[in-house]
Amino acid sequence: MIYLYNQNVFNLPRGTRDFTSKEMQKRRYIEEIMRSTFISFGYHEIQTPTFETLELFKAKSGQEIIEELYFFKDKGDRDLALRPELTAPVIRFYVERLQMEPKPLKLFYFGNCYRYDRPQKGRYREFSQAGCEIIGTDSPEAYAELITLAYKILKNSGVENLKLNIGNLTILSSIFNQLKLTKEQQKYLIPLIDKSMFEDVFDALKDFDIVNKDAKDLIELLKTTDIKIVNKFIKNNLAKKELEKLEKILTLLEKAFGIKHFQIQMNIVRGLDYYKGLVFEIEAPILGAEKQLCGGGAYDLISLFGGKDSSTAGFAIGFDRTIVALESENFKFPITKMDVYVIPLAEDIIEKAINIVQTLRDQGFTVDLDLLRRGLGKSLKYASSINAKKAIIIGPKEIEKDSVTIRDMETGEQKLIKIKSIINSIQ
RNA sequence: GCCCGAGUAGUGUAGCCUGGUAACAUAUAGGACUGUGGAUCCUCUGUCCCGGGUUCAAAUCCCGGCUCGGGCCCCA
Repeated sequence: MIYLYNQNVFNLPRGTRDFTSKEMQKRRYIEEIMRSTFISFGYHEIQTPTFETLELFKAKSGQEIIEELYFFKDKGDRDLALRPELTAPVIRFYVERLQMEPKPLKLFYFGNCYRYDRPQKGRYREFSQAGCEIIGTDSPEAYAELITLAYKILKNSGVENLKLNIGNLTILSSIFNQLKLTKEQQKYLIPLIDKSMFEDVFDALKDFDIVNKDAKDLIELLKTTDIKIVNKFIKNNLAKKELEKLEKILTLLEKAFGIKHFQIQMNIVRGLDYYKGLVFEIEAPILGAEKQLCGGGAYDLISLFGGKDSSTAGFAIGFDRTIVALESENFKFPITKMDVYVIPLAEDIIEKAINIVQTLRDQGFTVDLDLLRRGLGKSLKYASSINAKKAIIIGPKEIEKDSVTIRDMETGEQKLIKIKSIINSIQ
């Protein structure tokens, strides 16, 4: 295979994107809404590097993860990897430097992540995540607040149609143990449960010599959205405690945080061992195969990275997918406007015009000026194309009177204004 | 990694089946217009994803690759 002469080498790499200024406006707009929502919940923004040691991600996710990582050796022969997600880096950061901070520690972040995947709509090799971790508490109110935050971020961003599913892995695994299923048997069942292939689950349970009634009960529990039904099957104390806690979380969500639209979903599973207890997901049904916008829950990574054990929970939101969901729902993103466009009509007026531009910019206005020495007609056309609210026309006639013409671009109304009082008349 | 569909000026498309001058709209720049925008007209700029094959001749047919879209796998 020889591609030496393939001229595609100058193209955008697979799964990456360039963003136009219009797209960036949308992204920044949504990012700001998300950021201020995090802040309003008492979270603080942090940032970690784009790459980490390869070992960090292997420790978190196992050897298989290599397949989906971008990794490389640096010139000092260190094994490094572009981060595929942000939870591991944040917990590493916590273990290294933040363990003595007052608890609870509420951290949030935005960052680009990298995964070697087959790209699809809403799924890219370079993508953006927003997320947070709360460290040092596992109270029901902390978890209810966490779920509320995830939901509110997406709601505030403008996504109309959301499905919030809440489950609990401890309950599920204790039922597995109740049925005396081996680790291998559980491993076989988990993907089937995840995909809601209940008939296959049932068949598998029969193969594992589970009595018919127990198998039926488990299927019912996996299918149900009613917490009372879950309660019926639970026998051991650990699971009972978790269920009580889950009920408390749900009560708080509904009664205190005012989140009414959620569903119990005991078939939410995560492939990885460090998740335990609470899990939740938020999806946008309008999206196709890649509809999950947010995934979160409680997990234990701190001790894995050598820190002193402390309760942790968090979630990550797919930023790009959120944008795709908004676009699919025809969300009206606000158009950013320019306050003023300045048009000097003669060469010897340019200097004066720039003085005015700079004065206005120093006052905090967004101001642009004609840099092409175009005629008035073309300049006004350009001004409207950049959504300028006002145009300031400066020609010999105006200069004679120490004035400028201010034109309102929406109404077409024009006024002759003294240069000194420009600022007052464009507020 | 697998299956299916698609790639033509900056953007949106026609042309492909049936091989024969690359076209239309829009956008950009300039002009009609030496002081008034979303209008009209004119001019310039700019394109067949890449490579190979068949052929007198390939955007068109064939093969390979790349990229995007739909689905699967995966999804920390």
